[in-house]
Amino acid sequence: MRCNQSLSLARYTPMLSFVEENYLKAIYHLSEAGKRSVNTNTLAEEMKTAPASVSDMIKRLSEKKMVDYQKYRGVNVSEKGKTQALHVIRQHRIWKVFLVEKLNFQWDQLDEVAEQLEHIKSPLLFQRLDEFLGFPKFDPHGDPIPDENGQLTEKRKDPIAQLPVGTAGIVVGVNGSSASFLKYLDKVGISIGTRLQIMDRMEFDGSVDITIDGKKTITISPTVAENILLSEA
Amino acid sequence: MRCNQSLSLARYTPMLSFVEENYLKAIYHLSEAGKRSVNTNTLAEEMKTAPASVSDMIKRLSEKKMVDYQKYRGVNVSEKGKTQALHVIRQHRIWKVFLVEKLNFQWDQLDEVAEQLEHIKSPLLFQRLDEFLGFPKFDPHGDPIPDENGQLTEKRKDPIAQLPVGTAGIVVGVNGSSASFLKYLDKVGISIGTRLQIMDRMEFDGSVDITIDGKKTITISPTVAENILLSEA
DNA sequence: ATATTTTATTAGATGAACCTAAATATTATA
DNA sequence: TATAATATTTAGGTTCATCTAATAAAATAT
Repeated sequence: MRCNQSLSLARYTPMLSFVEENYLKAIYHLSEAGKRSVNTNTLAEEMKTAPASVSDMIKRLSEKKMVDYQKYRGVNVSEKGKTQALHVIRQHRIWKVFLVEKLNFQWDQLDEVAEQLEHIKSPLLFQRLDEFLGFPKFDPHGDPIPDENGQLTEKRKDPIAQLPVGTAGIVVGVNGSSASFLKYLDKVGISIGTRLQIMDRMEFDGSVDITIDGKKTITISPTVAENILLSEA
Repeated sequence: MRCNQSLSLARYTPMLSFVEENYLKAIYHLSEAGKRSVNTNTLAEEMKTAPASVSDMIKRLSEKKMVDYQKYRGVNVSEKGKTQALHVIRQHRIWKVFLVEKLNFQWDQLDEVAEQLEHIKSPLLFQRLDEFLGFPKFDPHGDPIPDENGQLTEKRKDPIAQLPVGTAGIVVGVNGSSASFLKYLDKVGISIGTRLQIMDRMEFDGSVDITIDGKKTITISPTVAENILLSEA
C-alpha cells in the first residue's frame, strides 16, 4: 500500500493525497478564495516546507489540473481544485463543530485535531456527522461551512467595532483565540450563537455598550469590540 | 512534510507511521494476541502486499524494537509493539462505538471508516470521546476495548449454542455480519447490550428458546444460536 | 540601463513504502 | 538422504514528498 493510499479509498473523482489536499487548501486560503494568485515563498512558509518542494508540488497539481499555474507567475486553484479545497474545508469545519459541541474542546485545541480528521475519506461519515450535528452552517470560529457541492452561503460577519449603534446580531466568531480572551467571553456569557445588540458607543475611546441575549448590558473595550464578530440575525 | 508525519504529531513515544501501526495491528491479531509467531506470507496476504515488502517492513520494525524477529522464523510483537498495537485497537474500537451509537452506522460499514480514524493522533480526542460515549468496555462487535494502558478486561463470550440452559447474559457480539442476519436481530429486538436468558434447548435440532429482556420468549434456530455471543451479566 | 537583490525553478539526493525477479533457507516428499 | 516444493530474503527499481545547492527570472535600486 502506497503512502498516498494509506487513508484513502480511491472513491473521489481525482483521488488526492493528504499532502495534495493540504496544498490545495493552503492555496485556496492564501488566495482569499481564489481572488489572487499565491507566490511560492508564501506557500512554502504556510506549508512549513522549502520553496523548492512547493515548486515540485505545484507542478504535479498542475498536471492533475487542480491548479492554474504559469512559471514564475504564481499559482491559484482551478475550478476542480477549488471544489476539492472546499470539500476539505467543509470536513474540517464540521469536525470542529463536533469537537466543540460534543467533546467540549477549547477553541485553541481545535485545529491540531481537525487538521487530521479533515482528510478522512467517507461520504457516509460526513453525511451522518452533519445530520448528528443538526446541519450546522458555521463552525465554532464563525466560518461558514460549505455544502456538499462546495457552495458557500457566505454571510457578512463584522467586528462589533465596525457596526452602527442599534445593530443586533448573532456572535459567529472571534478574531484570534488567546486563552484569556476566551475566558473573558465565557465569564460575561458570550459564545457562538449568543444574540447581542449594540446599545451605545463612547466617542472618546470607542468602548461599546452591548446587551447580551436581551438580558444584561455590559460595556466592552474597543479591543474586545474589534474581536467579536457579529452576523445579522 | 514527510508522508510519515502527515497525520501525526510526534508526541507518542516511538512515533510510528500509519503503515507501521497497521503492520503491528495485523501481527498482533494474526498471532492471536502474541501467542504464536506470524509467518511472512500470511502477513503479506493480510496486508495485501508482496512478501518482499513484508520482509522489508519487519526489518524496520525490528530495528525499532517493535517486534521480535529472527530470519526465516516468523515475527511477533514485542512488549513495546504490543502496547502500540493495543493503542490502535483501542482507538479503532472506540470509533466503532461512536459510529454505531451516535451515527447509526450498520455493522458492515464500520471497518472501512474506523480503519482510517484509528490513526488519528490526539490523546485529548480519545479521552473526550471515551467520556462522551460513557467509557464503553466493548465495541459493537462485542470485542473488548483495551484501556489507556493497553489492559484488556477480557470477558468470556460464548455463542448461545454452547451455553447450558438457564444461563443468562448480555449480548456482546455476533459472528459474521450479513445484512439479513442483522435485520433479523433487529426485528426480534436483539442488539448489543440486550439481556437474554436461555430457557430451553430442543435436543433433536438444537434450536433454543430464549427470553429477551425478561419480556418475550422466542425460539431461535441452531444457526442463530451459534452466532449470538453472550457474556456473563 | 545595468547591477543587485529577491523570488522561483531545476538538478540531484534521500527515506518510506512499495514493486518484480532472483537467490537462498527451510520443510516436505520421494 | 537427496530432491522438490514452499517460504523467505535480498537485490535492484519506482513513486511521493521532501531536502540542499545551483541556476534562472523578475523586481528593485543605482
